[in-house]
Amino acid sequence: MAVRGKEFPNCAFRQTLDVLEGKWKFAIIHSLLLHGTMRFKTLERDVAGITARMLVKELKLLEAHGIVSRRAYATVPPTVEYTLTECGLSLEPIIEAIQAWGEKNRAVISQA
Amino acid sequence: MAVRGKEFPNCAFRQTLDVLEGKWKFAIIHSLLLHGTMRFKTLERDVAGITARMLVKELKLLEAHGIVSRRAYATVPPTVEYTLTECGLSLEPIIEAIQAWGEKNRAVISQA
DNA sequence: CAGAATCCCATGGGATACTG
DNA sequence: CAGTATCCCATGGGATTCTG
Repeated sequence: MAVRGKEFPNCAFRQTLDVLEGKWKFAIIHSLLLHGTMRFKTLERDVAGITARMLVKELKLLEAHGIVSRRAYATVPPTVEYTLTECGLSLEPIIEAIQAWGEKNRAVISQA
Repeated sequence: MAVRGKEFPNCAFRQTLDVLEGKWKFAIIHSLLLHGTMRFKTLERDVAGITARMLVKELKLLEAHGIVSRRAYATVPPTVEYTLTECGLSLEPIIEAIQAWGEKNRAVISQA
């Protein structure tokens, strides 16, 4: 939906949703906010339910948007670490708000 | 992904994401927060790009989750109004946070 | 371990036409 | 106006296998 940016040039809200779009990005960012720098496998384990394939894809998108940064080490076996950029860290208020709402409304949403 | 609630019973964060999941829910709630009670057609016009079909579907889900309430009047042509419930209104901090982030990072995300 | 490569299915979601 | 009903396609996303 990169097109949308052209259709509605100044809608910062919708553009943000495009960056965070999809099933996993909030969860990935949430995990990185909690744990700081993380290896690929650690992330995969922490983001419950995600597959390696999707994690790769989502991380690439987040990296392209400047939300996370990737650093690879030439070890055997390979080590790759992911970290939130400054821009990514600035998403914390959003994640916090979601977390807070979830805790207050646990009863409400659990029945759904 | 209603199943996830069973797999990870106490993950309020992920449950919240399930409620807000999909391409349109944030935008719909955003619009309702700005304008208060809205008619179907008004919502359709305000949520840029959405089709009536999707708007119906998303509103039903939001209603099922207790986020919005629907009131129909027996007029000709019919009038149907949608309003955020108290629970829905309590999502405002999340929407605000997204909006705020979007405005601060307009430059960053516009290039993507 | 960190992916890339395939395969494949479900469904999200658009377009269009119709109705009370 | 506020939907419902079809049709149909794109792609999101899971499972599995392979490699440096």
